[in-house]
Amino acid sequence: MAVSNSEIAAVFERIADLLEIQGDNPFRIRAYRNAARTVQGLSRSLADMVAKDEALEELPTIGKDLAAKIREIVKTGSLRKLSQLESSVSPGMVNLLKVPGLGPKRLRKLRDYLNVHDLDTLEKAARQGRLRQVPGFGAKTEKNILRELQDLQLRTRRFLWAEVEDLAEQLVAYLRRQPGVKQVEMAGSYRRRRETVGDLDILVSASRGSGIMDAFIGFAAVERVISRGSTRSTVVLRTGLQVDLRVVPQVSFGAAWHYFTGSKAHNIAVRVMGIQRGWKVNEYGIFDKEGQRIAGRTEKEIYSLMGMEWIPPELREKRGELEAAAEGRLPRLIVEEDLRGDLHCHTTRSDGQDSLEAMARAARDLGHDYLAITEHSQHLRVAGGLTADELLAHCDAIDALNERMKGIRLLKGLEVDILEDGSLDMPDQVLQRLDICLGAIHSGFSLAADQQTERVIRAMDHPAFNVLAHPTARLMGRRAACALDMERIMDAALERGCYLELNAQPRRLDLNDVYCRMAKERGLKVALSTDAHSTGQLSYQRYGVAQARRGWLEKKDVLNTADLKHLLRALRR
DNA sequence: GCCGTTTTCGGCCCGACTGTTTTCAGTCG
Repeated sequence: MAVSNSEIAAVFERIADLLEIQGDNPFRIRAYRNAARTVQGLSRSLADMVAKDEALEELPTIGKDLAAKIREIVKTGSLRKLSQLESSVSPGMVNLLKVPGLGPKRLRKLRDYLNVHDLDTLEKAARQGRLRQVPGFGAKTEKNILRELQDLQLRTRRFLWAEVEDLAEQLVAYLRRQPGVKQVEMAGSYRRRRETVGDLDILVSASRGSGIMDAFIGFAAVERVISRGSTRSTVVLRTGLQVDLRVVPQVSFGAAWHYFTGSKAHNIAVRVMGIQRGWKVNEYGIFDKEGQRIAGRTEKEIYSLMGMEWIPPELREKRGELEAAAEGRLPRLIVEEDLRGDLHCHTTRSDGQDSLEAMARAARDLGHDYLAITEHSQHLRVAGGLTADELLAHCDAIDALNERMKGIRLLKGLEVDILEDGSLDMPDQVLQRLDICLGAIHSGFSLAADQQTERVIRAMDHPAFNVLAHPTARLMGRRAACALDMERIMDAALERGCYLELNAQPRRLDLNDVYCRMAKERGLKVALSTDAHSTGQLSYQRYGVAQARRGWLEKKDVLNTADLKHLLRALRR
């Protein structure tokens, strides 16, 4: 299959790493990193654009040279420039860049003085006390590096957003209770609602001498302190999660909140806009030529001075949000209240933990108008998949419950396995009885991309098929996404009147943000579903909504914002 | 390597903290 955008982005990142080790021009290195980010966030396939001979140079951060490199990668599957670089740098050096505190300059020094060229030689040199002999290094640096080497596995791990949610809320509540504290807010990728976070960024304004830093460092879950200053401190919690705290004056709070929310690329772009207007932008505000602060108290001030609407944090990835804000065409992002029901859940009849009735009541309590009951099919034996007869009996049970229960409509559904040949794991006449049919891949994850794509499209050919559940089948941190030609699948879904799911399970969040936007741009609606396996998980909609917002989705882009009547109509192909 | 409402050359975001220096380089976010 054609080279994916992610692969092209990885090539550029790799080149940037290697150039960095070589001590190349930092701006060239940044150009490669910027390009990698652009490529990663694109909602069209570059291979496709190359095939159609479109002008890649018109993409931001892609100039003549990088456009040629993209074409080379697409056409030959490799890049000569990368091969050349790989052969001139020891392969272990790139790993060394991941050690916190080690940048390209120190790295080169260690290589030149001690012949350090990978993690092993670094550790050996540090243990033997040889690092401290290198100019610019001392005993403390040596000790820190040894410690970082030990923690490397832990520190390079990213956490699921939902994994840190409780802790983040506790920490914010704890800080808000401290005397003299005026405002405490989460920033960083946590606030932007990225599906995973590498650390937490917290912003505080407090009166002078409030002792907020001591309080922060004294938080019960803190394991060690990395740095401690008067305005900024960094700690590591027992879970390995790093937390940064910044203290700023209230007049700067908006500027600081904006700055520490990021993303980095978004911030740099805003600063450049400031420079073009003759201002200086930093975390303390926007300053004119005389050094007078002309904005800073709120984020809205910052954006409005730049001639823009306030941009929701989920959009701040430098993927066109600044242009949209300047032109007043930011999307009106979906909110949880827009959802009218849930289209994917399980009960004890397959692998759920709660009964049909309990799930129905819980959904009604959440204000849902409808809930689709979608057990597994028999091919998925480990999850208690249903045979045809069992499904028919379950449909009867759902009908019966619908008779007696008011305030919510249960939809008869199924999460049917898409078998390796693209057929569905349930007889046609049984599928006909359903209100909604989700198809999902639960086996054969590693098929080649064109085979996998054909398999899915063949499944969608079935007239009963409505929604492709968790399309790539990824489990973050556990299983990679299936190789799929998502553009073809989306086009096929549109032609057939099918939909793709955004599965709200925190480890899935599948579709991801880029694919959500790709769907929106094609006019393909997304089904936002929890795949709840218990009553408590019905509230996972909030995770799905966050992902949808990152994908620029509005109410109209999501299938289950429709009322029951329109939903049922949309499910008739 | 990219980019242009000062510019097709000469810029490229900006500040905090640490550790090693003895006024600052390196790293990080």
